[in-house]
Formats: sequence, structure tokens, C-alpha cells
Amino acid sequence: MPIFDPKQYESKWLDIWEKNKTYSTPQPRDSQKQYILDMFPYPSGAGLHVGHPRGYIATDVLSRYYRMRGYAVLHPMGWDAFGLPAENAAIKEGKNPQDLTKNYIANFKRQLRSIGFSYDWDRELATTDPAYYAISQWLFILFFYLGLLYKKNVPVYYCGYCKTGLAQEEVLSDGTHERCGNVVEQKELFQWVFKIPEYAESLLSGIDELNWPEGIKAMQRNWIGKKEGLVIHHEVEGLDYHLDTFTVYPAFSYADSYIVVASEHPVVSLILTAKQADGTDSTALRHYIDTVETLTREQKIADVKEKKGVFTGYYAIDPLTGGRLPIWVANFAMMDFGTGAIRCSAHDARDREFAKKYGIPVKSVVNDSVGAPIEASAKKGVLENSASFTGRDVSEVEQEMVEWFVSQGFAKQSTNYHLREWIFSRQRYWGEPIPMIFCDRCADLGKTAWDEDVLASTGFGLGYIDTFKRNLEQRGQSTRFITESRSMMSGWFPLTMDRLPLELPYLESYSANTEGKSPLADVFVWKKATCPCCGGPAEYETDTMPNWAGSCWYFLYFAHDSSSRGQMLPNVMRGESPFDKDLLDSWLPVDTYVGGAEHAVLHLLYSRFWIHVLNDAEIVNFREPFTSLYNQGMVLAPGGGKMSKSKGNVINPDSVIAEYGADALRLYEMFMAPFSQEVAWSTESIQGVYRFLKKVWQLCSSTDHLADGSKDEDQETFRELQKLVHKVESDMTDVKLNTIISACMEFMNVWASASSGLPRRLTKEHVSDFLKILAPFAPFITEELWSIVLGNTTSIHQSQWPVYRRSISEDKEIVLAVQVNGKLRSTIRISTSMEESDVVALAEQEKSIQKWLQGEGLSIDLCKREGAKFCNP
RNA sequence: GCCGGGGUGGUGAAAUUGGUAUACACGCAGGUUUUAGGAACCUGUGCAGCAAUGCGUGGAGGUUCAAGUCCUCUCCCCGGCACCA
Repeated sequence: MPIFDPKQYESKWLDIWEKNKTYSTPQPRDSQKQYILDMFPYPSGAGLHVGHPRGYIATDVLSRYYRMRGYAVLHPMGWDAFGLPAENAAIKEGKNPQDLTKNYIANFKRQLRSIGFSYDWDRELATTDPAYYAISQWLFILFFYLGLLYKKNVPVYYCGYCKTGLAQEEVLSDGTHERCGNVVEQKELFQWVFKIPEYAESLLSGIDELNWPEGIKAMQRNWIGKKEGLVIHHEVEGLDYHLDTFTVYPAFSYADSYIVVASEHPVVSLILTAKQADGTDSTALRHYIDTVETLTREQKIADVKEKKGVFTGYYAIDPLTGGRLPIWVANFAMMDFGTGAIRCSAHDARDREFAKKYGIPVKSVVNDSVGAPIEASAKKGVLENSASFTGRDVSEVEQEMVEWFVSQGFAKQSTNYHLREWIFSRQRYWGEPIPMIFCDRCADLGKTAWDEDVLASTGFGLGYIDTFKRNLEQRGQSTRFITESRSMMSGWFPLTMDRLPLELPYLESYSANTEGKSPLADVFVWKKATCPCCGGPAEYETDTMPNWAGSCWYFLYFAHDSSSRGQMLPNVMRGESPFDKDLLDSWLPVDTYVGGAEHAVLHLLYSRFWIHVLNDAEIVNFREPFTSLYNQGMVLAPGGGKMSKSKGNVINPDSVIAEYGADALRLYEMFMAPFSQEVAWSTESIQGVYRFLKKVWQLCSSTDHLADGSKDEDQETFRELQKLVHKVESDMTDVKLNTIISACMEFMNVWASASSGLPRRLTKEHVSDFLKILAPFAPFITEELWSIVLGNTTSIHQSQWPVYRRSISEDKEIVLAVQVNGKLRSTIRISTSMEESDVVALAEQEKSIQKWLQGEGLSIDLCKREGAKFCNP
């Protein structure tokens, strides 16, 4: 037998697996499927570092395991290849991102291949493939027709470095762009916008059923940010204006003594005009507003640390008391929360601080034992000075108060969401072209895409709008939005179905447009279009989609094999959905989804949104795309800290494989820590798994450890093997992959240990069983030993998982801990068939126990552990 | 401030869900072998103590025959959100 040298066999097996299509996707069978998916990577020029494959190894282990258990497994890989980094790199190098991306993908694929993943490469996809983005475009048109996607002027976050507008979700809390770290600015642009808030409730309630990490679920709930409260209406003295405030603590309303509004609040400009008209002094207010307007986003954030404001000189009438509430402009009132106006009292720390600074009187209606006002957020206490509600407990009276306010016409109940419309336009070249045409003339005539003649000629499946509407109505969801934006969309027409895909033109080189437009806007030949409505000259939309477009639905594409993929465009042209419903039904939803936590409110939220909509349009039969989600923890550089090119501390999987082989890389990445945990790479610790593999090699290939027949077999090792099978099965279910490797090591330690000076032997069959258990983790060495030593001609990865034999795994004798009053005093070896009373009697005879039993009320306690007969139920 | 996740040897971490705390691995120490090694193998390794034994899972209480695990309070670390009314 040759010495252990992974290089000798790893590349050989890669070729054989590829040639034999060892990992091709089988026909799905209903209850027996597992769709195991990685968040597909964004191919970059830097290639992979050892952090990237951590999640991929976990899904690969699970996929291999479930295949051996007889499941039909779908385990594909693809490329999220549109997007900013590749485009920025391309501009820098004066190249087209298409060419760069091709190279990046090739390098990623080479690296992934060398790790021995069992992807079905026949199902590979790239979002940049026109055949793929044709369907992204079809979906765009669908959402447009459903009234969920429309174009309007909006203030957007704009990245001056990437020269594009962004979605709110892409801006981090420090005001920087999540991709490039540049501080964003605000800009008003004409943008395609998704009405995702219409799905706030649907997205929120769906979270409960997900088997996802709590943190991610909490982030989504938080991002959707549902708040139920009360909007109170006020007349403003001397102004023809109704000022609405929002509160989630209506029970404290009788304490309110002033109102603050955001500087952008419409009432402020009204007041300024009114002041000008009646000649009152407005300089202080005007000065304040002018100063605020010059502040950037980050300056505003910093500014709010100190509460500032100015009195407007106007008063609102409190509908509750008829009293006058002075209206102030204040920096802590945010226009994008609630109504942008707040009633203030002593029950809020901010309000108190502001009132103290400017000498505004405050009141309180609930006080603690020393007379200090209780914070409204505590929602407790007994009301004072609250008209007919005085003397009542806050917690019990709130609903009654709300109902009374509403019945008096003072207020209305209102639900507020943090979730904002999703801005879907990017002023970039490297994205899916938006399949829309704008015609000036038709716009003037008020023609829309929903006009019957236009609709019919587009070739789009018309039934979806009705189906969609019907399902929303059945759920009691508002359908107003479906038609609401149509009048704003006159002159905008989707491409006819036979024109899909709208291909991105190949540009030799180009630079970013600095005026808030896409580079495509400068390509006059390309953007010229014919109006699908009047046949006259028109223009294509020149903005492109964000790279979320491709990732929102790629898991649907993977469910399609090459022939059903070929049917997608023909389906669309027949006015049908592109998808093969049978294939979707049999594979989806994704059972196990693995990726980084940074997508919590980006990809994961957007995908859920699209699928909820597709479900309402009855294009898919499931509502939640990802049943179970696991986040892999980051792999830090040795000693801690992020790996980065600039620090020169990046560990490349290529070099690890060159030194130790792919099996050791895989094993170490799974062994180093629970896989959701952040962990630093250790160049020393990887030696441990390398030694283990070497031991596996030596034992399995040595005839000393091989039994001729079952008579020759070491029973203890065989029993350990049965326990191992059981342990692995339960840990796989819990996705605790690190402890499976520990268990394999423990088994090896037993097998390798001498028994009365002789090596322990296992039969060929049981050596096979051990190799099968290890195969999902270390596919190369197990395949080599399976083939060379055990003489198999088929792949171990297509073999059946060993059968767990419980009767064999049960010990005849165990070591039982004996405690006296809860403290461990001794251990005794007992037969598992013994009765409890006999064991106690046996323990009482032990000298080491007896000495602890001298005294009052002391007794023996046996640890109820699995194994002994009397412990089992 | 709010939400989520954590605190166990020198290090990465286990612990059958209330039953022998520190499995497995790294590192370290001593030894064997080798011309030599950063190789291989063996032994040891929570702390204190010669020992019996005592102490020990961030801290303080509690429940229990028995607590890393359950309850109450508290401190610290990581991630997310945020003057959210």
C-alpha cells in the first residue's frame, strides 16, 4: 500500500466523478427530496479565501449524507454575476465587465471544483446569461402589471463613488454604502420603485413559521418595524391646516403640553408663508430651517445628540382638553417616522430634556412613589388629571381611551411600518436592462399599458392580474394599489413577449455617467425603440436592475433541467409562466439554505417578497422560499481580525489543498468550531485532522486491522461503530457537524488501540461502513480506500448508508456513577440488566461509598443514565 | 436604550437537554525512536495540595438528592437597530 499522499488520488477522482456524472440530480420523488442550497457567490477578482467554502462544505456534507440515505437531492451552484464590484473593476481596467466576469467565474469554479463539491454542474447558472435574465425581465413585467412596480420621482440615497442610486437596505446605519463603504448622499431621481410595504403584513406574519436563526428573524421583524398606535388630529390656530401626531402610548395623552414637528414637515413651510403674509418676525425659524437644510445626513445624525429646536409662534388646539399646544420645530422629530409630528409630555426623557432646555412647561399624569413621572414606555401606573379616565390603571384603560378618542373624532387608529418602498433602479451598465419602453406621444395621449388593446398586443398572460387580485381579496388585503399607480404610468409599455430578452449591448469601454443616469443613456443607437402602442419612435429605459433581481428567484431556475430551461421563453411567448410547475412543486421550497448573515434584510427579505407575490399570482404553490436557514460564521485570520488583501493575512484554499489535500481542508473547516460561529483560522490545528486522515489511511489499508470473518472481529470496535452510526444520524439532523468529526476520531482511537496487546480487527463490511460515515466529509480518501483496498467498482458516494443496529450498540456492562447526596463518590461497573435495588446494594458494599454514608439522612443516588435497564423508560 | 446571540482549561471547543464537567483536537511538558527534524509513537496535562481531599462552567442568590443546564437579580463580550414618538 502506498503512503498517504492525497495529491496522488484527489485529481483522479475529480475527473472520474465528472466523467461518470456521479452527482447528477435524480428525478424528484415527493416526500423524499432535499433541496440543499448555498447562497450563490458573487464572483470577484480576488477569488476564494478559506472563509467562503465553509458554508459550501456544510451543504456538501449534508447533500452527500442525504443522497446515501436515499433522498433525491438537488444541490446546485451558480453565479450572482451582475453588480457593482465587477463593473467598477472593469471601468478601472478599461474593459467590459462581461469579459472580466467570465474570468472570475472560471477561477471560482476551478477553486470550488478542487474542494470536491458534489454540485450538479449541469444545472449551473449565471444571472448574466441572457437566457436567464430574460426571465428576470419577465418577472419585472409581471410585477409592473400587478401594480407593484412603478416609476416616480423619489429622494434616493446616492453613492457618489458607484454613481448610482441605492435602496434603503443598502445603506448601513453609519450612512455608508454596504458594497463600497462610501458615504452616501441624497438625490432626487426618477426611479422604478417596488411597493414592498403592501406586503409588510404578509412578510411579517410569515416569519413565525421559518426555521431560521432567531437573530435573522428579529432583524426582519425589526426592519419591517410594525407599530400600532394612534393618530391625533389638531386644528392649528390661525392656519387652515390639520396637524396629525402619532403615538403608541395614547394613555398618557392628557399629559401632553406641546408639539414638536420635523423641520421638513409641511406645516413649517405653511407657517413661514403665513408669517411673511402677516408680517410677524420669522427670522429665528427661517434661520433654523436654513441651517438644517445645509446639513448632510451624517451631520444630522451627529447633530441630534444635542436636542435643538425653535418655536414656530403657532399653537395647535388639543382636541382632548381644548387647550393650546405650542408648536416647535425640533431636530429629534423625524419626518420619516409616524406623521413627523409628536405630542410631548414629561413621560418621555427626550421631551423632558427639550422642554427643560427651552423652558417649556411639562405635565405628567402618572407618577411613581416619589412623584417622578413614569416613562410612557413602561405602560403602567394610575392616571391623574385625565378627565373621566382619572384613577384608572394605564394597562387596563388604554383601549377604552383609544375607542373614546376615535368615537369623538379626535383621532384614528393607525399602523405604521418602517419598511419603505424598494428602489429598484440603478444607474449602471452591468445589470439586467429594464424591459420597458417610454413613448412621449402616448404619454401625452394618456395611453397606458393596461389599455385593452395594448394589453392584448403585449402577449402577456392576462389572467395573472385577476388571480392576484382575487387572492389578495380572499386574504382581506387591500387591492387598491393594483390600479393606483396606473395613471402615473402613461406612456410606459413593457416589451412584447417575443422581444425578450432585451439584451445588454456590448460596450468596448465606457465610463460612469455623472448626472445620475446610466451609461446606457449615452448609447443612442441602443436606446432607440419602437413604441409597442403607436409604433412611433420611443426610448428604452436606460437604468438597469439591482443585482438583487437575479438572486430573488435563482432557486426556481435551479429546479429546472436543461430541457425545461429551454421551454421557459416559449412558455412566456404563449402567455404563460416560464416555470415548469411540476418541477417547482417537486423541488421547492428550499429545505436547507446556507449563507452569511449580512443578507438578513437584503436578499432574504427581497426573495421572500417576490415569492409571496408569485404565490398570490399562483405562479408558485409555496409562500416561503427557504424553510431552514443556517448562517455560517466568518473565518478570521490566524490570531483574529478579518482577512484582507491589504493586511496580507488571507489564507487561500489553493495553498491549503496543496499542502494537506482537500479532505483535510474540508474536515478542518467543519471541525474547527460549530459552523455558525466566528472562528480564527489556525495553521496548527489543521494538522490534527491531517493526522486523523493519515491514521484512517493506515488503519484501513493495513491487513493487521482487517478481520477475516466476523469471528475474528473485535466486538468492542464493532459496538463503537454502531454507536457512531447512531450519533452521526442524530447530529446530521441537528446540523452539528463538528461533533460528528469528534465522534469519528473517538471511534478511530478505539479501533487503533490494542486489545490485550493485539490489534483490533474489523470485517471488510464494517470498514466499509466506517468509510461511508466519513465519506460526506472526506470524499476523496474514502473513495480511494473504498476502491483500492475494498475493491469496489462503483462510487462510495452512490452507496447506501449503513444500517444502525441498536441491539449491537447496547453495552452489556457500563460504568455507573454513584453519588451520595448529589456528590460523586465512586463509580461501579455493573451489568446493564441489573435491577436498581441490586445496584444500590452493590454500591453499599463499596468501601469508597461506605465511608460517605456515615451520618444522618445520607443516601445513595444513582445517575439515571441511558444504558442500564432500570434507567430506560 | 431596544432586539438577538454568547461568557466552560493555555487555545478551538464537548456535555446524552437536570445525572461522572472539560469528550475530540491544538498547544505544552516528559519520554521512546531517528543522522537530524517543525516527522512518528508513548505518557501526562482544570486549579490547590506530598496526600486524603477541597475548589471549579462571568458574578450573587434560589429550586433540587443532584445545576454548565431550570428560576431571580447582576456584570461583561459580539451582532443588528435606533433620539421609532
